Amino acid sequence: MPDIDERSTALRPTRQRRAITDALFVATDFQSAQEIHESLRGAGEKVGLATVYRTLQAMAEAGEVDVRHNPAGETTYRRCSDSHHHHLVCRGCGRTEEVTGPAVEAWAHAVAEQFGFVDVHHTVELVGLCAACAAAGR
Amino acid sequence: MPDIDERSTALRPTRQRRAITDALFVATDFQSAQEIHESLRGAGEKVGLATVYRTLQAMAEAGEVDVRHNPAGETTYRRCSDSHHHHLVCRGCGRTEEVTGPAVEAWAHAVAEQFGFVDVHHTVELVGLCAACAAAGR
DNA sequence: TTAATTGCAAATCCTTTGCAGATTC
DNA sequence: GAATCTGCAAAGGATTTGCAATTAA
Repeated sequence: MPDIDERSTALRPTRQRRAITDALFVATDFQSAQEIHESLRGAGEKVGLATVYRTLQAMAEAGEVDVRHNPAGETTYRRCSDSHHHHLVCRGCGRTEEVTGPAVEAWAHAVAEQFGFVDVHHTVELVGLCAACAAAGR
Repeated sequence: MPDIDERSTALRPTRQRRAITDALFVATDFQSAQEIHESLRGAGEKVGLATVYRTLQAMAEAGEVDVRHNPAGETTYRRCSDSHHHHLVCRGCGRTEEVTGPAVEAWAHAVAEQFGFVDVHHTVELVGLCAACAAAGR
């Protein structure tokens, strides 16, 4: 009863998927399916919105992209790995600072190892009040 | 030109708001507006779903509750502060481990200070493959 | 009495699905 | 030719909004 090779979803390299992959590669930050779709349209690539959703989902499942949810509740994607940063967002004015967290990266690794997890990615979000807003009594 | 006291949104202590606050207090983890609504119904409290949404939003804006998005994309809420934990989620089977991160807490504080932010809350999420799934070739 | 709050239902918005036709293997 | 993949439009779900009635201050 061959069951071993079950998981090899083998995504076919279609024009649309190539386009989406490229869009993800060019982008620096997380993007929603809708944003990617618009971006492709703008670039002249004709790809259906549903296809974008389906492809991103498949890629996420295959571990090819990282997923997160933006404050607006949209699901957003970003190509995996490479040194990334986190965000420090002001709850008052929405101002965003990019921060890196060597300490966090290390911690994430340690925790993953401790629990026997592999291929661990992480998302960190800091939300607070910036000095200006705090001064304004926000 | 009095403008100073502008931000005091002064939420009125209505029956509904009290009920929602209580529900949040009892809960240990993040809950969606819908879950809270159901929970209230079950407890005999009659509160409109829209009110739950509006109240939670207001509380979030006032910094009285923390907000996050669950994997399903729903917005979830939890009362602020008190020692909390983070999650290590398996991308293969969905298994979830609770982890604490003194290191992360410290880092968050440091970063906040460095950027002049105050009252900073944070969310951390680790996603990877658990040992079992990794062994299964997921 | 005045301004805030609520409920309900309608309206939005993001995302998923059904299905016939196009595409890759 | 068989299994995938696409696009379109319809369907789903969560969240928001309009508005008249209700309630707190």
